[in-house]
Amino acid sequence: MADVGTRILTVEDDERIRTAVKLALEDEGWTVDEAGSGEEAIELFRRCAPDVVLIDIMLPGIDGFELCRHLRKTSDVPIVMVTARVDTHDVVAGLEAGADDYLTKPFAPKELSARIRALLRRIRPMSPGHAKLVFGDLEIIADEGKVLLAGTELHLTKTEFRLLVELAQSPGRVFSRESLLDKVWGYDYFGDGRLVDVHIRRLRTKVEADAANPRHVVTVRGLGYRLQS
Amino acid sequence: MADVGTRILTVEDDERIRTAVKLALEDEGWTVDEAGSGEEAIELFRRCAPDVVLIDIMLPGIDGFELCRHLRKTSDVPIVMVTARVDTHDVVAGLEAGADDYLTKPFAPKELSARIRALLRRIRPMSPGHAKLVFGDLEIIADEGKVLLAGTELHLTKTEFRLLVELAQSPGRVFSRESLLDKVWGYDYFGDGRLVDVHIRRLRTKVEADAANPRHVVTVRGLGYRLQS
DNA sequence: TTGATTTTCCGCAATATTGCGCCGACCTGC
DNA sequence: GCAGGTCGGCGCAATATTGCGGAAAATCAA
Repeated sequence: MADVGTRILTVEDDERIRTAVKLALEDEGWTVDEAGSGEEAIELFRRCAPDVVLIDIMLPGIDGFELCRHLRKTSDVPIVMVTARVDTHDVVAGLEAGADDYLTKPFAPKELSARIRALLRRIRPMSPGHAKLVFGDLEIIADEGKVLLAGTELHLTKTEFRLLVELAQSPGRVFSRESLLDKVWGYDYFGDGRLVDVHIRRLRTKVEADAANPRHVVTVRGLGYRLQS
Repeated sequence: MADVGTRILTVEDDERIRTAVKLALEDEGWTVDEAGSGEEAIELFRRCAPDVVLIDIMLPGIDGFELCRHLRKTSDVPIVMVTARVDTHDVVAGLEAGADDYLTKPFAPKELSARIRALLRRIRPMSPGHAKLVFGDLEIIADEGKVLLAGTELHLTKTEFRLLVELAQSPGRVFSRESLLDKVWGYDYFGDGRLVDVHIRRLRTKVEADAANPRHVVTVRGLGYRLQS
């Protein structure tokens, strides 16, 4: 189970439904906390820091909309609203209050967990496509065009960056000069394979702590280059 | 007016529904592109880089599930599935295929747009509801279209504002001139990438305390521009 | 329509990056 | 050890990219 440790807080005053929901969610391997009122929910939210909150609209005391708005003031936690009311107006109001999803009872437990999974999938890697490639003390953040060596940012040129990213796409694999020319310079580029050497060298002076003894950008004599940790 | 420029691609073969959806979404101020089949959708997706994709499951050729999986291979774009089938199994299958939300027909247009807004709010920092974004001494108030530098309001032109907001959608990420032209000027705009430079420069004179040493709008030579604190 | 604002385009200058030749060092098989 | 091929370091000239000022064109409001 990938999301072991995922905590879900359910806020629902009908104990029968609450138990049914709890069982369904625990089937997914998630940990479930239960609150019977909005006040209790606020207290529990602070204490157990759940990854998802499930809110029923009909609650004693402060209602679901109010609770949702209250949580949104201090948190970006994914919120799913659950209710028996099917009026479109309520759905819109719930989403406007800050909920991420809205289900109407009766709902299938499978649908509930599928929707929660979809939310978690969207949240978990934080920013989408934040592919952070790590090779020992070398970090590559492709989206931001950044490369870090032991935490400090390096200044790479466009070609050096593309070369590094290309090598990093398949770590450990040996790339021939020709394939690197194709990938980095374009398949229609007409030039010498030795050009790759030059840029590998420049890349090494920046990426390697000791350029004379490369630990990341390694040459495989007769074949090409490869990137490793 | 924070999400000016938001593009939504709707994939639906029934022209009547497609038109109704288009009108409802345009009411929200969004730009709508239409595709009648999966193949057309893939082509249009590549060309116009929408912010949200709306997929009907019943399609001629490749079906909605397949289309969803295909898009997910290369993109994190928010996907909403729409269908007449109400079977829980289909909902789960759609969400498993990578969709973020799933609506069953008939649905209220208001609910559709509320759900899309919820999705946008989740993935884009600069959506209505997120009151403001702060980058050091630079504040962007999305809802009101205001930008403050060290507390004083700036007067940005429409293009400058859109450019700044686009950069702010993914703080830290490098945007190429081409992608900025697509997003700010429209994917069908025919013009030079140098145009972006000019507006970046004008933006800097306003947004930066010292335009010669930009701290927020940073150029990444060879790649594009990025926004940071 | 006029006038002001905004957007687009063009060319120049400063700077960073790239491509390439040359040479010496190194590796490998004999 | 030696010969042939491969690789790395250095520096220069060509090229590409970016910033900038200003002029033309388009847009908008009165």
